[in-house]
Amino acid sequence: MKSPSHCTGTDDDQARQWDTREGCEVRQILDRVADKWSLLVIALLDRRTLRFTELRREIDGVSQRMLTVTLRQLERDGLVHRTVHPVVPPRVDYRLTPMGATLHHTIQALVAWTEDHQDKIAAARAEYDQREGEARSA
Amino acid sequence: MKSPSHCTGTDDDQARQWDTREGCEVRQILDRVADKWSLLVIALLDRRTLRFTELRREIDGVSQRMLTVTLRQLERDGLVHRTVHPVVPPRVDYRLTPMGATLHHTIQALVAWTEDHQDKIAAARAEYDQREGEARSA
DNA sequence: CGGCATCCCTGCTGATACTG
DNA sequence: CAGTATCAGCAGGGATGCCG
Repeated sequence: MKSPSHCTGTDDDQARQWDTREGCEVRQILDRVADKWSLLVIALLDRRTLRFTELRREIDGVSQRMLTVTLRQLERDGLVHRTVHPVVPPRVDYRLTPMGATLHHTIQALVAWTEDHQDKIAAARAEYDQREGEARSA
Repeated sequence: MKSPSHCTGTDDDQARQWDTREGCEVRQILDRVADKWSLLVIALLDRRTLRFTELRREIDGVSQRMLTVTLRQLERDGLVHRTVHPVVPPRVDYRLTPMGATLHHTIQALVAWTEDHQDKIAAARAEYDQREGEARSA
């Protein structure tokens, strides 16, 4: 691996400039966004502030452990803001930071692309699977 | 889970419209893109057609197994085209399909976002880690 | 309510060896 | 060269139980 912490390569290969697996910010952010739950959390929080339990209920399928872990990661990256209200019973609110909001906005482009192409992808898969099926039986 | 195969929710929650974990195209494509090697392969192939070994050498760190798996997935999704030349020794060329090229283009926005914000994220992390460190020692 | 600690299990990944 | 097949190791994630 070339650049441990930053991606600005002294490397002549431009593609390697922004991704050579580890130590690259792109990789880390991408992993965060593509995380099973992060994207959904971001999408939910973009709409409005939510409490822990509300998120848990909305997402439906997430374990409390993973929701906590996900929120901590997002908080650490400065994408989500966590507010603890010193009341009893405890109340913790989560909201997107401005940076988190811009990330969500950026992600929408990818979501839009997926929606535009999901039919073509499904078709490509079907075709591929059929080709492979024939190849095996032949 | 609500919509097994498609994401057009009858659900009133709009966020759930495009992601409720499984069965959603967005999730699958996102997983593909965020895959450890897929993004790099796409980036490399966007520049020019490459052979298997060339990709292997360029990526540096990928096992031949994972490169194969990655390429098969991308091929199945119709993002990469595979050309087998019936010669000896074998020669297999990989190139981006038009759809793959548009995906790469879309991804660039996310990469750009990451580059724009990586300093802020690093700062957020440092601040968070320090806060936590103090909290534990206090 | 919100969260952390523990245990455990699945599956992804890498290493290795073999084939057309 | 370009794979496929097999095996083993480890991390991710769920389930459970306990605290503030």
